[in-house]
Amino acid sequence: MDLPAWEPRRVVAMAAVLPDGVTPPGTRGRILQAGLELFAESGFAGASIRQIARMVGINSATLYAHYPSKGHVLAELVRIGHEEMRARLAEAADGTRNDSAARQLTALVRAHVLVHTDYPLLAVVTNSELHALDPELAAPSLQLRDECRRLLADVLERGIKNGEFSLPDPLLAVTAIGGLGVQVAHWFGPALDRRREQVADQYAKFALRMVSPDR
Amino acid sequence: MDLPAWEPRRVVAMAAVLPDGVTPPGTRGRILQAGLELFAESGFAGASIRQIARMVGINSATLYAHYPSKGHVLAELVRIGHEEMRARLAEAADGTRNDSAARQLTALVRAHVLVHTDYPLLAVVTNSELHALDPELAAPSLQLRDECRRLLADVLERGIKNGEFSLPDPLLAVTAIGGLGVQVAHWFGPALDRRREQVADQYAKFALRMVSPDR
Amino acid sequence: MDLPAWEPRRVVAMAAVLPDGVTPPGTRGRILQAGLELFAESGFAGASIRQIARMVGINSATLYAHYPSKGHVLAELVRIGHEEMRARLAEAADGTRNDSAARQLTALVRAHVLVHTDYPLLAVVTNSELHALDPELAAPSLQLRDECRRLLADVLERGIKNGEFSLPDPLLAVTAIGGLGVQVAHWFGPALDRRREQVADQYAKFALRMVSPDR
Amino acid sequence: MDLPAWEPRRVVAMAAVLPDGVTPPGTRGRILQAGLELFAESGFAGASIRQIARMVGINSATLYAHYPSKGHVLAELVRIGHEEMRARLAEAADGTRNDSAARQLTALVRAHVLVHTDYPLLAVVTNSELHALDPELAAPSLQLRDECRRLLADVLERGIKNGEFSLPDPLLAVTAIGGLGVQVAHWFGPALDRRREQVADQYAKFALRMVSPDR
DNA sequence: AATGAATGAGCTTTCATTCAT
DNA sequence: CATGAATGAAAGCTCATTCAT
Repeated sequence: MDLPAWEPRRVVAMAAVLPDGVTPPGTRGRILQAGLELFAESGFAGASIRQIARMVGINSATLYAHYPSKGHVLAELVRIGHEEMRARLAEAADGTRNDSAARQLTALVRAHVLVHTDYPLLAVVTNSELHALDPELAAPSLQLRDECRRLLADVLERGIKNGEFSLPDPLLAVTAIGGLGVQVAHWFGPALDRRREQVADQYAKFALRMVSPDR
Repeated sequence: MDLPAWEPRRVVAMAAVLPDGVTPPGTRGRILQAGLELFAESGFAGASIRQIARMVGINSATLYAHYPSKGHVLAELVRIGHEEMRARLAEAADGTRNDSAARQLTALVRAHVLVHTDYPLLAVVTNSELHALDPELAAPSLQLRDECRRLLADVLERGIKNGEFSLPDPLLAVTAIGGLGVQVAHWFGPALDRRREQVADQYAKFALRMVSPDR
Repeated sequence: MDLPAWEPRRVVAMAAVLPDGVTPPGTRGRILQAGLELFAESGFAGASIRQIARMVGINSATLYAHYPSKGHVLAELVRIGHEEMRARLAEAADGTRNDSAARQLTALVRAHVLVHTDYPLLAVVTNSELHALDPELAAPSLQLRDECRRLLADVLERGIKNGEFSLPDPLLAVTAIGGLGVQVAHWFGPALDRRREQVADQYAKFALRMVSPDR
Repeated sequence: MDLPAWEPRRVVAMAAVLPDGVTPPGTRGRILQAGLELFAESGFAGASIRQIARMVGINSATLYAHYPSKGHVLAELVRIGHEEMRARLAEAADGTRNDSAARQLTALVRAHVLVHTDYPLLAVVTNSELHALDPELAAPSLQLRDECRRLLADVLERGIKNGEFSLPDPLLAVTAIGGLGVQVAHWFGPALDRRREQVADQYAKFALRMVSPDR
């Protein structure tokens, strides 16, 4: 098996893409995108307000006409990331409300993976930089994050109850399946030569196998 | 299912433990431990040489009598982390050289998980701060990391060849199984009320299910 | 004797009162009052244009539609303060032109004290922030200030000449008596439980005793 | 009477003199002197850490090896100023403990004036910049200040009780006499051509006249 | 091995001010 | 008359690192 060289970078993908409709117009939006790129690459502490401003092409003081602090830029990114995640997971769960737990889990994992392939930089920032936020700035995102975990926990619970799944310790399954997608954001990119659906489908199958009773 | 509250911290565990026999004696070792704790908590960029020195109880200039730069402290931690990882994985692979691929995979995943439960801070630093290292400081660790992935890839390849495993896209299995353990370092701690072996066993079962042919 | 607790604040009084008829109408006047309050409390350098604007309820850029610079706001306040002072002292001196030097000095000191009790914030700004003005902005006020000192010097001179006063070094009396009122602006306020006339009368008596020949 | 031109500067004197034995050795002391000069001239808010550093001839970062913040430099100056004041006043009061109240008041006012002629910059900073200090940094000085006022209040009380003084409202005498010296710091300097004792003697006589019964 | 003093570069943030709208 | 966006300069302070002792 050919293993591609390990990338010491935090994210392999390059494009600082934000979900449709959430990028504010004008300078404010360009600040957000520059923050996304730099926070993803270097972390919150490793990226400076001047770097962001330089990337946007403005004076660093101008940034403060749009965001009250560096932390607020991160907070908005983290919030957007969590909202996209929650929206996609909720839609996946909702669209399969009446299906088998297996189908619903598949939908959830696919959605989870796809949000990481579609917005890898955002996902990395969302997952890895929460610790840098002041508690009051982090609070809204923390709640969204709990809702996401709840969606996964619920489908597992349902599958266990109706016998589709076999899980002696469901909480560990939540952490394991939840962790699957997270890693995707780090390595997914054009170099790996897999389409997004390929990864999503494969990872959904992994998840399904993880929870299914041994034969 | 009761989901414990999500922790915005990077690591839930507290003790800055290093593998036996690798901590240098005296001040040099205490610097390493302080660096471990602070880099794990705040990241390389977010932790300062003065914080490290304060935690050790020395003047920040004294640090330079032991390490030529802040980066070298991180480099040593990252190297130790990778060496422990490689040693444990190699031992697991070696001890099951003549067993089935399933048994060998089980041993590998168990070892992988256990190195994350035993040294969570070290694992977080090892996995998340490589990007902050100068290339020449990172190089030795990058090679160790490739060896670790090779071990996992090899057992998967063997299982596929002899029919134990069924994997249309083995590379994705490497990323998925490899990612399983990584996440453990973030949440494993006394609060979650699972013993290290419980997690290791369960995760090994997950991995095995992931690669096993559907019924 | 009960000494009230010393106030580390620059002015004890709170109301940003300006003399009748000098406050410009509309926003311009509200800027002046906000400047008065903030310059009195924090000094010219310690108060920012944005604080003033916030207190007025306008954008900081709007301020420049009314005053060409921060310094001009201070200059107008300082000018108003000096003009009020000159007007009151001149009126006091004029109204007692034909009285004894003692009566005239009494009138002057009373007026001097009262202008400090009536406009304590203005007095503090007028006395303490002149140094922050550009020379050309300060010039008109400097002249008014000299006229005020002249009035005091003249009455002392007259009293010495006609034997009412006994002062080996009249210049020191000018500084001492002039300084009496200045301090009043800092501590006069409702907390000290003295009416304005009480203070004025008492200070005038002090001044008179200072200049009168020992028995 | 020739009135010298009014000086818009905060202090006429130039030499940044500190009392004997209180200037710390080396850079720390030179920082203190530069702070004294600049805070006296421009106020705390109007003087910058970089100006201080430039005057000392050091990098602005070096300042933080000696003082933890700009406020701490001011706090030390203010404390020194208050301690010198308290020491001189206490010595004056103590040395005349068994004399008449008149003699004791004379000694106090003389001491008060002399501390302002001897350390005019320090006196201005001490008196005018307390408001810029954080409460916890100001607290020690506030207590010293109260002790000073107490010394003056006590002698006035004694003089009133034994009939030497006649003061219907002694509190106003405290403010007036206390204010006498304060102003001296602003204008005392070589230009005014008065020796320190001349001013002290004259002001002491003024104070004595202020409190003595009219003939 | 350890220190205090020092530094140049850089940090986040605020400053007074300008300008097109 | 008022604004939001923008700016260069500067604010207080911290950074990793050096060096003489």
